[in-house]
Amino acid sequence: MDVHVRDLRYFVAVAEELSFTRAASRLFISQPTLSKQIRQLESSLRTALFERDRRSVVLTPAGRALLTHASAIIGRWEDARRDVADVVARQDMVLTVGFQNRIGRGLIPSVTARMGVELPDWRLKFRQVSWGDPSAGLAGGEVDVAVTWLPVPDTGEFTWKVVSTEERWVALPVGHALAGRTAIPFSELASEPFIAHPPSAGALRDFWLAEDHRRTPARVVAEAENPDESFELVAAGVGIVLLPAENAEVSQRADVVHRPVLGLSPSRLAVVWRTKDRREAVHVFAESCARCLCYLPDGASSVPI
Amino acid sequence: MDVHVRDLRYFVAVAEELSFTRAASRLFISQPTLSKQIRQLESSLRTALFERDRRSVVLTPAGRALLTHASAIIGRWEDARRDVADVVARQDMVLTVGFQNRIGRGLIPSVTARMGVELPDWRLKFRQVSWGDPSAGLAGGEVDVAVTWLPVPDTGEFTWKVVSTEERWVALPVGHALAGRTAIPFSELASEPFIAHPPSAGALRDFWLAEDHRRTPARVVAEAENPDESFELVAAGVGIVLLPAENAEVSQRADVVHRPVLGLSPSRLAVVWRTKDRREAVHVFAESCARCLCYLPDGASSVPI
DNA sequence: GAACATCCATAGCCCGAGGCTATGACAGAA
DNA sequence: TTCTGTCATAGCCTCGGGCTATGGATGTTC
Repeated sequence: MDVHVRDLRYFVAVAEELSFTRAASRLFISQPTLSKQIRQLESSLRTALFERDRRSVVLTPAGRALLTHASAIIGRWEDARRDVADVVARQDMVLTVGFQNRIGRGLIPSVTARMGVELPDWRLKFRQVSWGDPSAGLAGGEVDVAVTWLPVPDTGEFTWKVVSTEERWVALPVGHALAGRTAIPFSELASEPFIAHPPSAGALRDFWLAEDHRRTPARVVAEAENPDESFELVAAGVGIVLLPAENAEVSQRADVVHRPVLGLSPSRLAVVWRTKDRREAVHVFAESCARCLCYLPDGASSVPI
Repeated sequence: MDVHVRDLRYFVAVAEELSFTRAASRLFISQPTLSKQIRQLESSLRTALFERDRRSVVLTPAGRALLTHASAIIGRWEDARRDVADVVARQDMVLTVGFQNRIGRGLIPSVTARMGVELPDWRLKFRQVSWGDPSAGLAGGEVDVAVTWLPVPDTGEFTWKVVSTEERWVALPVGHALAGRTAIPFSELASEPFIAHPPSAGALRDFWLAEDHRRTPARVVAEAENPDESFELVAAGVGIVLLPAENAEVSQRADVVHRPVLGLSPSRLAVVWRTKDRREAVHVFAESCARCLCYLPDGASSVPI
């Protein structure tokens, strides 16, 4: 009878890719699952939506009729989510800040102080988001503003200001052959097994695998959703992982050592918000982040939260 | 993340009724189930949608923000279903006819003959629909046209032509005290246990319980989704059931007897379609049904399919 | 032409979501 | 007080939506 919006999203993905396999990997589900769901949608509508003749997948007339409605419904649902989140944030005067690693860098005390002066009725709420979401929770409306590492999806939907630029370091298990060195050229690390962000992280995953600095893709042995998971895997000797310099300093563990990596472009921490979100609080927050970094010299800013 | 359209429908129902209990009974689900689903929707949106303070239920601002989107999404999904069904029917040249009882009355041969002349490329498909759907499958787009007993929901969404007017009879188990009579005044039946349509049938259920001819509501001992279920229950002595005169004639069973009932308004069989559906095939079909009855005298029309 | 790769479908398994009944807590009416 | 009506909670069961493994059909390559 009624449909799950997820299934409409599946349908649109297949209609766009005209391939079950590609659509499935874009949606981060298995191909049989996608086939099953589309079949189920077809049987609930009592008609075929795609013509599959072994080598090609094309929309039927019925599929074409559904496509515009499906996209509209998905879009309307996303509008609904954001409207609801906005109403809540506005009346509660709460700005939800998404972050992936710890934030640190002296941002929090500085920004809260400034927000307290400019918008005394507003409060900040912090929510840790998974590495798997490249928009750090902005796309789904779970957060109003995010402090995250670039790149974020460059679709015009998001706007950002760089807050900090830091060299990339590496986390190694204590017993590792290179753990004794004071700094390590990336060329010596390239063939090591790596811990990666989930595939859904997209360009951000590639950045922390330093794919731009390789000839052949990195050897990924495990995936982690957050820093603690990845440190645990490093300590267990499963693989190694790159991380920003500041995080190396604040995340000290007895079983993991951090070393600078030579020859990599630096990483950039940014404050990000939805381009369409014109609320004053968002801009005050972003401005505060940017300003805070002007006042403090690089060395003095490493205050873990 | 994504939502099921069903849950939006639940939400709209509660928003309209401002009561979980009433909304649940309107939706034909239990109240705890409805409460659970609304709570889940609230938690996925991370905000309350209703303010429940023991005696009253009111929308929160977030709930108000969601309501318009939710209605739009539900409406759009229903449009999608109908558009898809239309595309399929148009290109397949198939008109799907919904029916609840057997149709009979000589309609089928007469109408197929006429359709064959006027629209030779079209074919008819018949689908039995549950008594639980007062629109006989028209609302959900499962059928294009329905042959069903009045009343149908009178919202302007549907248009109909009466095809046959028949007295109401009663089905009794062979051993019943009144089975020996040739005709039975309704007053003698009123206090008997009745088999009813499902509650979702609404006004149609009331009609076949003859609620208009009673002082106190009928004593309902069981519910049935179709004629066979109800005859089975009658034969088992569970209760009795009213039915149209023609059906009494064509549904002969050794363990059930049919008798005319005196003092009830007659029942009316109609051909029904969606008011907005302007397809020629629909009108040819409806016209054929109406005409067929003009040619045949009442007695001669009882040809079971 | 044979071997291989690619793509969609099927089968079988597992877990969680969504349904139910039974029951509890609380407010207003009798 | 007691009864009634309303929403919440708990416990249970079924089915839907996810996965892996595998099969069959069709191009592609050597």
